[in-house]
Order: sequence, then C-alpha cells, then structure tokens
Amino acid sequence: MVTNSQADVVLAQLRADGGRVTRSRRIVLEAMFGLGDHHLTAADIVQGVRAVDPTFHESTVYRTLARLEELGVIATLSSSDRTTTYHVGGHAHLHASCDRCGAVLGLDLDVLAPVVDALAAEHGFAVAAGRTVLHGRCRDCGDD
Amino acid sequence: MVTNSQADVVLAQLRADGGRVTRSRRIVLEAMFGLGDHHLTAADIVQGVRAVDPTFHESTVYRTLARLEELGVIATLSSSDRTTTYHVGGHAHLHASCDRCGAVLGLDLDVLAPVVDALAAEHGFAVAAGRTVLHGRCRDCGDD
DNA sequence: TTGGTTGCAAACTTTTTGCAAGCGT
DNA sequence: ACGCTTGCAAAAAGTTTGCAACCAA
Repeated sequence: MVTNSQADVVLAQLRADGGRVTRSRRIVLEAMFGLGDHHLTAADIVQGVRAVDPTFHESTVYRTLARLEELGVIATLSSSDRTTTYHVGGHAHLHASCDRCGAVLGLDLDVLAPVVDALAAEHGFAVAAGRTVLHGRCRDCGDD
Repeated sequence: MVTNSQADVVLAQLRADGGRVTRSRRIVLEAMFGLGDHHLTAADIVQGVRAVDPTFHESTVYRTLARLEELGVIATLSSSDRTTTYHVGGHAHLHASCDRCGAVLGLDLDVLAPVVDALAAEHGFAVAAGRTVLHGRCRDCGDD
C-alpha cells in the first residue's frame, strides 16, 4: 500500500535539523516520491508540484532541493547537457548516462569499488560513487 | 621545441572533413594548445583568443568547439557547476573533480578499465572514460 | 561561384538572489 | 515573538540562434 510515509520521514529529518515542516516542502517531497524513485530534473519536479498547486514557484523547488541535498536525502548529478538531475530516495546508486539518447542506467555502487580504492590509495581522492555519472553509449546507441 | 604543428594537424583534419581553414579557427586552436594540455572552460578559451584579437566573438568559440568535438579532437566534460569543460589535445584521460574546491585530477584511462569491462559485459553500455568525470573530495577537502 | 563561417545582437535555459511578507515552532 | 521560508520579480551565467555579410576552396 502506498502512504506518504517517505515524505514524512524526510520532513522529520528536516525538523530535527532545525528546519520547518511546511506545506511547500511536503508538496515537493510528495511530488518527488510520487514520480518514482528515479532521476528527476528540476523541471520534472516543478511540473509535478504544479499538478497540485499551479502557482507553485520554481525558486521554492530549487531552495527545497538545496535543503534536501544538505540533509543528504537526495543526490545531485550533472548531466551531459546543462541540466541538473536529482536522484531521490532509496539506496544511492551509480549512474551511467548515454550521451546520445540520454538514457540513464542505475548501477550498484560496488561496480565502482575498484576505482574508489585506487583513487583513495593513489591520490587521496574520495570518490562519491553516488554522485558520479559515467558517460558513454547505451546498448541501443552503439559505441560510435 | 614548440611549433604550431598541433594546430596545423587539426586544421588539416578539418579540411579533410570538408571544413574550411580559417583565421578564427587557427586562433582558437593555437589558444587552446597554447594554454596547455589541460581542461579548459569556454571562458578560458575566449580569454585566450582575445589576447590575440580582442574583438573575437564567443559564439565563434562555441561553434568551433562544437566542430572540434565532432572531429573527435576535443572531449566535452560536464562539471558539477553549470559550466562545460573541454579537454584538449594529447591522450584522453579520466577526470576526477572535487565537488568542494573544483580541483580536477587527470587520471589514466586504465583506472576505469574494470568498470568499462563490467558495464560492457553486464549492460552492453560502452563507457567513454575520456568523457566521464568522477566526483568526490580531493585530499585537501577531506571526505566529509 | 558555392556554401561553409563569422559577427552581432538578441534570445534562451537553467538557476540564483534580494527583499518584504508569511508561517511553523 | 523569532527566524526559517516563501513569493515575486529581476538578474545572472552559460550557451545558442537568426541573419546578412564574408571568405576559403
């Protein structure tokens, strides 16, 4: 059964962090969870919240997104175009994005483990697998 | 010894591809090679070409960059902010960018080899290591 | 001559910001 | 009441585009 407990959990985290539980934030969260556990663009979310409240303002979406990232509830990903994608909910995962068709593959973080280890050892660089996007070509687009 | 043979080689490729060898393109290429074998932003390049010709127009830089990517001479990388970075010349390499300070590490493509193989085998996804940017925190910024 | 290229200016997209009013605690 | 949040509008930043003039081949 579907409840909005996911949104409630996040709102509780927010309150615990000194934030306010507002109608706007509930709407944003419910839109994000309602749209699925996927990668969403700001535009997707704006559209989602406007289904509930047509006057909902973009700046509120962006500010909420920033707050949620601060809480570690979402991950921000930079795509090949100039739009930002937000990964919401569930377990973090690694993304692979096709530079031709834009399809995004969700992968287990472990796939990147050898690389994470290598960079930590050789360069002291701590790779955040959940924030990185592999680029390339998906099966359907060939490897050009 | 330093020559502009690098620019000449690219211009020849361009001509072979049906493009024209123009003063503008030579200026862009010489600026890019002159700035070093690094990752450059469009702004860096604009600044570079304007050192030679102060009236040089941004749109020409962008259009040249697009043409060069078409030729496979440069690689386009999407950073964490909303700017695009271009990797020029030499051997392609993998990049790791610090999400806090923006520092970029250049790494051997081989580091990603296990991941490339895994994705090819498991998902038919052809990772373009030269186009992907690992995110995380550099040594100086800690791993928060 | 032909058609790829450039300059210019203006448009566009995505995201950010200042400020006053509003609302959660 | 305190101060985090929101709405609004306008700006910022980066990149793209239409079009006429231009120039390489």
